Amino acid sequence: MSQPFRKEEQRVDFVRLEEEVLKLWESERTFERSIEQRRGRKRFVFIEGPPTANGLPHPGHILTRVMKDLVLRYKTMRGFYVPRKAGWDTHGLPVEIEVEKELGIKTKREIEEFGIEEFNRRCRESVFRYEKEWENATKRVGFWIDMDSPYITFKNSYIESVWWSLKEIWKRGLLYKGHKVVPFCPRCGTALSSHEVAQGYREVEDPSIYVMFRMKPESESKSESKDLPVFLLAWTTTPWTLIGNVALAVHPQHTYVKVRVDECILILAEARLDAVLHEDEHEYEHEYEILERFRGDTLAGTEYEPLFEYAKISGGERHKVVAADFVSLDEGTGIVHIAPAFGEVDYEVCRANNLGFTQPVNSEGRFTEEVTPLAGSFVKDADRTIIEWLKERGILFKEEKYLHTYPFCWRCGSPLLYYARESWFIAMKSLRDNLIANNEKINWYPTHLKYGRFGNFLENIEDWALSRERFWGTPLNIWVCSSCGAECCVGSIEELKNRALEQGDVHIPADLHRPYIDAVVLRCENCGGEMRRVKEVIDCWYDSGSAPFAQWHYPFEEEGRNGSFRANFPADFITEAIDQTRGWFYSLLAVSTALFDEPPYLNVLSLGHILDDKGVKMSKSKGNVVDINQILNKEGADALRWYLFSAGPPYEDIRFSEKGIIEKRKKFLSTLWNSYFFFVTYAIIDNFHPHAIHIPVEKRARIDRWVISRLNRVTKEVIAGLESFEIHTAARVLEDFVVNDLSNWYIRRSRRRFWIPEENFDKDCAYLTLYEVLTTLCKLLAPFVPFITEYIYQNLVRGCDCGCEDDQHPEPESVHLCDYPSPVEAMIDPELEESMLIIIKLVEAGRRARSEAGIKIRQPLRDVLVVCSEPSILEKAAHLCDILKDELNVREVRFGERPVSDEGYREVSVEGAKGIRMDLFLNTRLDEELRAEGIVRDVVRRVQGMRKDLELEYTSKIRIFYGGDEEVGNAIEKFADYISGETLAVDIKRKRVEEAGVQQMGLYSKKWKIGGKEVYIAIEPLPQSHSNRA
RNA sequence: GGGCUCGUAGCUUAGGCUGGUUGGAGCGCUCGGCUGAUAACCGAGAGGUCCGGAGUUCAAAUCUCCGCGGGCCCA
Repeated sequence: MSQPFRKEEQRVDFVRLEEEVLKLWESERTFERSIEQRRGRKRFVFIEGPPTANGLPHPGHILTRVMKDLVLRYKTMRGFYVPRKAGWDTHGLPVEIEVEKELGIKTKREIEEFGIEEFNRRCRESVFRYEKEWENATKRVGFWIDMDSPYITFKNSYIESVWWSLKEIWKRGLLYKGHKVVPFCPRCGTALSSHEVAQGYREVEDPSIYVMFRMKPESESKSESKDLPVFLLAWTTTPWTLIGNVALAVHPQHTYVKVRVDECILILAEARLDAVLHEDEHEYEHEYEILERFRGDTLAGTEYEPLFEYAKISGGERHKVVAADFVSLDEGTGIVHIAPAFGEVDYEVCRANNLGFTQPVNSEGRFTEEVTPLAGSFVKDADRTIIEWLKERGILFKEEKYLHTYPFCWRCGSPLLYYARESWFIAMKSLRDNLIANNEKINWYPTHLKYGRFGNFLENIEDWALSRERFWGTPLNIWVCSSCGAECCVGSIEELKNRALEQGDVHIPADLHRPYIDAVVLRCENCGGEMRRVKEVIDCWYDSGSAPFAQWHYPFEEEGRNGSFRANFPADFITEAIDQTRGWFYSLLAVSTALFDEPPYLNVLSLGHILDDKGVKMSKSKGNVVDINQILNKEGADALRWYLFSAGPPYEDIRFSEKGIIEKRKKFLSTLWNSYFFFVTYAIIDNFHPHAIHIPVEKRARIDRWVISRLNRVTKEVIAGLESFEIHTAARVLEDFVVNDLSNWYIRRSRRRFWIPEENFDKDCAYLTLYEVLTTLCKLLAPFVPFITEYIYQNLVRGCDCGCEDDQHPEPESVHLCDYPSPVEAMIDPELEESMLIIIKLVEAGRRARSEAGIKIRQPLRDVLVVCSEPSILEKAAHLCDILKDELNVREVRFGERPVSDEGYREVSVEGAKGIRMDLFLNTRLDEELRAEGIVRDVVRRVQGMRKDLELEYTSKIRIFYGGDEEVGNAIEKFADYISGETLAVDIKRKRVEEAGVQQMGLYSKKWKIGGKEVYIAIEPLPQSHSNRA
């Protein structure tokens, strides 16, 4: 049988290794095959949360990519059919802003002047600008995903599916037109996204005024107040919004009072009395008398005189008091001025109470014509005038300054206005119970999100403001008749064709985006008039939320190559970072609930963020974003991956440190490599062939059974960890096994078993065991560190198969085509593991005793005594007493005996299994024989060191010459056979080798001090023989 | 400003749900040893107000509340 294994270098370049593996996967189409070979098996459905490739991938993206990869590889190995379609999110304001920057323009007006056609062309081009970088990074970290046929949100087919879904929602009456109060920059003429708003909060001083709203006489008459006028005292920091006042709000449960102050009667919350009337600044101190006390809701319905009559209020009641829970008693008067055009809550309150709407301000932040005296002036500039007016009319109760944070435009610095715009909504509020019920069916990791952040969000869900007055996005598929005002929602390209008016050269465009789609005019089925599309595009979160069906072009294509929407719904698993809770995690659930009333995913893993080494968020502006490519090229993908998996729970933030990655490479990957290197090195020397011998595990040495027991336990724990997404736990269990159990104990303890030159049963057991452990370990680790495991597998398993005629063991060609190991319960031996644990503890104790006594391990000792109050512990230790004997280098181990006299014994105690104390007595007395043996072991050590200095092969033979001290010389003579065996010396000769003499011989020589005596040793390498060891 | 979450040695962290001996470990540091044991290994040691405060309890790193700091989301 030919030698199956390829020789390895002790030093390994992980980066080169990984590049080799990448090529192998490419040429063997390993990824595709890993999916195909599971075709017909149970599906594990995954949806890729689509990134946008208009910027370089960030470390956070890398984290999500390797987490996704780990889970998907694992599930594939567990036998699931796991197709993975990549996706690209291509629409939205962020894309537009990038292009705006490029063009050096800032406003919508400028975009329109520039031309929507060209603008959108540039947007389309920009979203794949970094596609190559994304692809490279994705491949380089080993994320296996189908990037050849990704779903792309700007494709017509995708848009068509989105249109279909919106029409479904429209047909159910859930898509409606309303107003949305948006943060709006009056200078730039554009609404800002919440992200943009968040960038621009600043502390400013605004006027704070208390305004008296006169109650209507008929409402007044209810009270017994003499003839004094009654006022509702309201508070605001934006005087200009008073022009648009429609209502006043009070808290239904809190107590309000009617008080007499000077010559009038005021109504306000009792809790605010002192703050409002007894302000320290004496200027405003008022005497008051409480006339009446009542709950806020008794005020509801009260009418008051409007402050101003300029703005026309339409569609509902006006100038009434309403009750609302949001009214706070922390500031103001407990009576809140409501202007539906200028505040989100204001708008909501009006809607809920059937109050009217008025918009006295145009889109440039200037009052409209109807506000005659102020027409054309900028709202903020009108504050002063309005305050003066109120003062003149005697209804300004008091005026102060108010310091608070207020948002400003991040581009031009103007204060933002909250401003009601027409907008299209999906009535999510009406689906609230369905959302909650569907959330019930989802497993969240970490669990607290389910009823915490996400659950709370659903409880308070608002309607989804779907439309955007922008350019680059899925066009909102609603057409409105210019004659009769009828609306229709177009659900497919087919429908568009059928209803389109033939209008000269305007056909159905090849591109469904603006501006082409804007030119498509439809015939009104109602009146025969012309219907034109509304101008808006839709929120890009709706795009990505449609991924479950739109990626399959559902319902237009039922059966795709990788199956249909039906077969891929709901998804078994998605994962993204925590910031997606209200983003994609929600938009998926919202769309899916509206359309199918089903949860779109059953398991969701929310990942933490990557912070810099100081715990601060990485951002371009702070310049603390680490360069992942540099790390990949220095440390490799496996090191990065292992670091990310093992550093902490996946759902917690991680402080990213390159040091941490280097540490993982050294500690874990190198140890794994060295274990493998050890095996290959000796397997080649011994011409070991794994399939040539079969020895059942129960016939092997105890330590073999022990490591196999550990391996099976580890397998069990790793699977449990991965199934519950406790990825770090799984990784740490594996790391502990590799470093401690395998390398530091099993291999170290078994070393000598591999060095035996001749055929030997125990050696075969050792080889078989180590081979099985390494190959199983490769499979266990494959989803975590796919490169090194593949590399090792190729040599250990595949190399072996190819060298074998009449192959009885057809193994998959890649570790990633293997099944994930299953634990074999029968191989787990708790008693044996406990015994070994006791031994390890005793070894530690023995070493401590030696260290304290100043006797090195190399010096053999007569005996050691182990004492324990618990006989079963001693019994268990006795099973493995050979190991203890060997580790402590003692002739004899005795259990249960205390030394007769403690003379010469050193006592150490240690906690064994279950915290039971064990005492160990080490016999420190030396006799001549022990001394001689100690000397000889020292000699062997020096010779081995000299072999290493000469970089001799493990198998090359040498001759030894020695001279110097007599006692040492005698010991060498006495144990010559032992020395030969250890050092592969064919000849050991005493010579008068003084330093000079040796140098004359031209040999490598050194002067040593052994046992305090001077010794000269020289070695002469002999030519390598052809046989291995014989 | 609100919600959620995290905060343990110089660094990375286990433990926390279910309160109970002297709060474990790795890296780093100091001392000693070892060297065919692998960019290793072994032994000993220093280093902790378990973020701060209050409460519950016989007993708190652990449970509760209030702060402080980081992160995310919302305003």
